[in-house]
Amino acid sequence: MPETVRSAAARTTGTRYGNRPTMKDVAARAGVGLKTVSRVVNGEPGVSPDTERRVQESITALGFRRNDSARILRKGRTASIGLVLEDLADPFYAPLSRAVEEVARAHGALLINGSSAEDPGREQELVLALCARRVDGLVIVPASDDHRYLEPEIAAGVATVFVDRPPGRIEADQVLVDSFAGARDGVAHLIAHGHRRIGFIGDLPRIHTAHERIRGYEAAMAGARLPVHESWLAPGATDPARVRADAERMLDGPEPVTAVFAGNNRVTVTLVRVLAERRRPVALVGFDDFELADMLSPPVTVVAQDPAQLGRTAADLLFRRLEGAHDPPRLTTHPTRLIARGSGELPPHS
Amino acid sequence: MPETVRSAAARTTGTRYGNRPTMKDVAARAGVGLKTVSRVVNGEPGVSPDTERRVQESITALGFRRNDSARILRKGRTASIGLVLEDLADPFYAPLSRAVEEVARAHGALLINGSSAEDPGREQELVLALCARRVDGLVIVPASDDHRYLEPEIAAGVATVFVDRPPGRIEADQVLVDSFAGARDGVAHLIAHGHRRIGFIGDLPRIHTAHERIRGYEAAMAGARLPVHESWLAPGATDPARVRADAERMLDGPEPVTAVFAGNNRVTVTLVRVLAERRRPVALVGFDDFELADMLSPPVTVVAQDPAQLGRTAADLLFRRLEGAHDPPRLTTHPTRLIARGSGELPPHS
DNA sequence: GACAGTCTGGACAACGTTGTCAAAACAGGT
DNA sequence: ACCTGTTTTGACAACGTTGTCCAGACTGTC
Repeated sequence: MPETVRSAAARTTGTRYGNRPTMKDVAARAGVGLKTVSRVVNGEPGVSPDTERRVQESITALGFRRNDSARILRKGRTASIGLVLEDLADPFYAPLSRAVEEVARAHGALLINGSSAEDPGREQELVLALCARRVDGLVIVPASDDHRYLEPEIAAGVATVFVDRPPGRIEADQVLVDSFAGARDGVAHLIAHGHRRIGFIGDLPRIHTAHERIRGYEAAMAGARLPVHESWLAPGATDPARVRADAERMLDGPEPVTAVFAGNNRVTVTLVRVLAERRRPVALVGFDDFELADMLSPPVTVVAQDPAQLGRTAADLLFRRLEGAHDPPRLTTHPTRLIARGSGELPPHS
Repeated sequence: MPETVRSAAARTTGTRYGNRPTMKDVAARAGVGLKTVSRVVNGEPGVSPDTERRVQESITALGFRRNDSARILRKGRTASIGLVLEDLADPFYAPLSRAVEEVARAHGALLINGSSAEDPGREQELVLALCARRVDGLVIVPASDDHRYLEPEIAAGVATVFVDRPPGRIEADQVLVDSFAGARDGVAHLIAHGHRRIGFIGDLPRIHTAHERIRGYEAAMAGARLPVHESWLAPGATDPARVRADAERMLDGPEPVTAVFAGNNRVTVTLVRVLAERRRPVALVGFDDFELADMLSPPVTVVAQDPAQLGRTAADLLFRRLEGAHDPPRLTTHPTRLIARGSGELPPHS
């Protein structure tokens, strides 16, 4: 029996797949040819009902499960796509990821994903690992600003869509949010409510969205002919300690701000805590909506975007490419929506 | 998926994967043997510096990337693990997922994940798809209560760890939270603050954690010799509309409750909204901590668990199994922690 | 210069599946 | 019985990699 030979070999050499029955084993037991088993497993036509029954019986008896590694190797397509983003657990990216998963599922594909932790090296490592797995396509929220390393992959036919941030130094599909307009409108909203000294706390400008939001802030200030004191602009790390320090510096400095614009949901959440401790009310508008924003006191005014929508758009585009859409790379921009809830309408405390 | 998916480039040249160079191509260009390329790619010893350089040059010139499908087929190990849970975007599961990813990464493995949407059929479909891919191991938050379909897979050597809920009808490793004690203590906390009529809103008891939490609620009530009116117990769907209706029924019924215990974070969030609309304050304790719970008014008292810790424990155990730990299936139970913040310490209103 | 011992390098056979193609089995019509 | 056309079936060669194993090409030693 080949069965015993294989198990012995497996045990000594260090088990490949435990030792699983293959189509050959199924075929032997059913007394048919290998290809016939393949036909049954894949529901291909041209198998008599009687043979099919014998094969099925053999399959369940042996607990056979097709080895997709071999199938993938042979067929050249994996029916899986990769998703690389900053942090799977971030409340902004989690729905995006889920949306991509849903679309993939609708196309019969599995999703492999990884978090880059905003580290360009890790992004590249992940992306290339996915390419080595021969994923059919990639959805990337880039951490790097140079994606030339992807050129051979794209040339080889890996469909690639960038979301939330544009690719660096290559042409590719991108699905973005109008961060510039969103930030500009959010800051203009504060100005419209009487604020003249407004702070901005957000990510480093090397991140595209952060850069755009800073530009939006500056455009709104400039549009109202308001000066920007250097201490009001705090682009940097967005860990709570740093955000807190930045906020306190601009609130207690020589030119104290009466309002703050937060560059992303992490910053907003930290600022909610910091501002709640202050005696005087400070106005706040945050980029990104977040759960329970409306239940805080005051409820938080936000520039909202729809991460699930972003993910859906990107994944839809990806699968259109996989189905052979050949038009040049496309840029899709989603608008933001200002949701006034209270914190952004507080008057300046003078 | 049909043939059309393959890119036009692939179709015209007749090769798969776009048309990518293989080790053979690299070898030909470098004027060496196939196996020598393999050695260079895998950093195996026994290649002279000069040959290595020639091969490297050839690799970058052709944009070669090893095809892991073939490698996997040959080696029998995929260096990837599967994670199946209810909803990747749920704030409870997102950190769990991220923690599993981190552990996988530390072991050089990729993570493939899918959401079961609490549908047993979908869970099985996903899990078996992962098995067909020959993932080395599985972390499962089960939706189904019968996992006998996994028996052949486990027998074949797929390491499997269940998290948050136990497996059904099979023996396997499990990492759980002490839901019973958590709920019992949470309800006891309300009783200690003077409440006698307390409602429970949570998931259907077919979900193990929900069942345990209901038991905990009943144990606390029984322990204080308090009767439970039938309208106070609302296990069912936990969509906002349903939760709202249940809450209003128990708040406005003949035996109105003065406090509510929420069975999970989704319910808690909905209840925060419902209770905020009431004239009289209603006490609230929720299972699961959530962001900004401390910033609401009143701040929300919760029975906290640590989803990231759960994920880490499960993934660590999985990799210990993959490294050959052969002891019998193990049950790990994590404790919960009551965090009193205000909403659970409100006195009864009459 | 012959000899053992080490380093390199390459031919070849797997791994488990699917595509191709031709043989075998069967049906229906004479 | 024969031929013709259709359906079922199985042998065999890929797919791109890695493990095994052997052949040359070098060392250093006598």
